[in-house]
Amino acid sequence: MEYTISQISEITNLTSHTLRYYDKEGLLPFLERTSAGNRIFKDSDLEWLSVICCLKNTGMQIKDIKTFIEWCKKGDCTLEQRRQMFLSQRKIVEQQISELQKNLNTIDYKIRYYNTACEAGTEAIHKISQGNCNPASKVAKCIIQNGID
Amino acid sequence: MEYTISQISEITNLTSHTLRYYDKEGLLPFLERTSAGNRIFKDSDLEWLSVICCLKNTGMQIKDIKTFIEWCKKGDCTLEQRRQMFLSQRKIVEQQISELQKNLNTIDYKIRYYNTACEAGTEAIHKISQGNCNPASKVAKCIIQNGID
DNA sequence: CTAAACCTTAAAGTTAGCTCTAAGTCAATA
DNA sequence: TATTGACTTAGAGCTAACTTTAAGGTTTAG
Repeated sequence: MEYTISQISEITNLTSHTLRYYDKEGLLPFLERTSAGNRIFKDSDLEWLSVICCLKNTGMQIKDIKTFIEWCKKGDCTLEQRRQMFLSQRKIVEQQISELQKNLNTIDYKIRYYNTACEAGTEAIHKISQGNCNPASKVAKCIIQNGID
Repeated sequence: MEYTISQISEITNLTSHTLRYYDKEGLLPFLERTSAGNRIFKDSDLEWLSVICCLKNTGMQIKDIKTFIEWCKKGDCTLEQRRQMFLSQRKIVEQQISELQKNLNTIDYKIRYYNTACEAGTEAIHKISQGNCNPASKVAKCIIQNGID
């Protein structure tokens, strides 16, 4: 099965401009061309794109994705490097998920805060209930230092 | 408890430059100053920063964080808007986590692929075992369309 | 046969979020 | 008193990842 750049654009939700940009940056070196010079995408190129998008969407820079693609072109002598790259990217993604979970906790705290405040019609409800004791500042420092953000 | 900009920089891992930039962009309107014009950060400002970083690290743009800060300054008449903002941000973060989980699956597939290939010393092991049947291309299209990336 | 709808390239422009620079102020110490 | 070091500002510069522009080639429908 073969596809034009605009068909691939629809499938991937990347614009044709972006696909040409990725090609120019060396991310799609396996593309063939028609006699008129138009890019021909095949199913194998969709597979490449799914990996490229996975790496891009987990924060890898385009120049580093290019390095990976070049390892692929080099063949079996780079297998271990590529394996290590995915192991390292796995750790990065796990870290990203854990940070997002912490941010979710912060947001949930804020939702509870605003639920109470909206019900009472005023934020003062929180100041009243806590009185002089305000542990939130200590919590904030702890949160920042332990890297919620 | 009061802090200088460099102390806050150490606590938050944001540079002094970045903190001044956030102030300039209207994210820290509650900061006080010394008679010499130096910024004074208090525990309450650390709390503001922990919320600002939470929003920033879940993808909110600085101009939208500024809007939130302005709602806070306006007082109780914006409580419901702020509540809705956190409810909407919660959905965004849940979506981000679910996309990262899908990317993790893609990476895990690749790790298994390279484990096998490294063991065999060649990628050809996968072509041999699959023969003419190559369902990966159909999988790739499905993955891209359902938004792993 | 011509006009629309594709595709191509090179290169300039845009955006967000910093990051750095230059020039200067102020407080504390040798 | 002089110098060190932390702070200030305005504004220029940087980077990644697009995004748009300009100029042009090819294919297909009427």
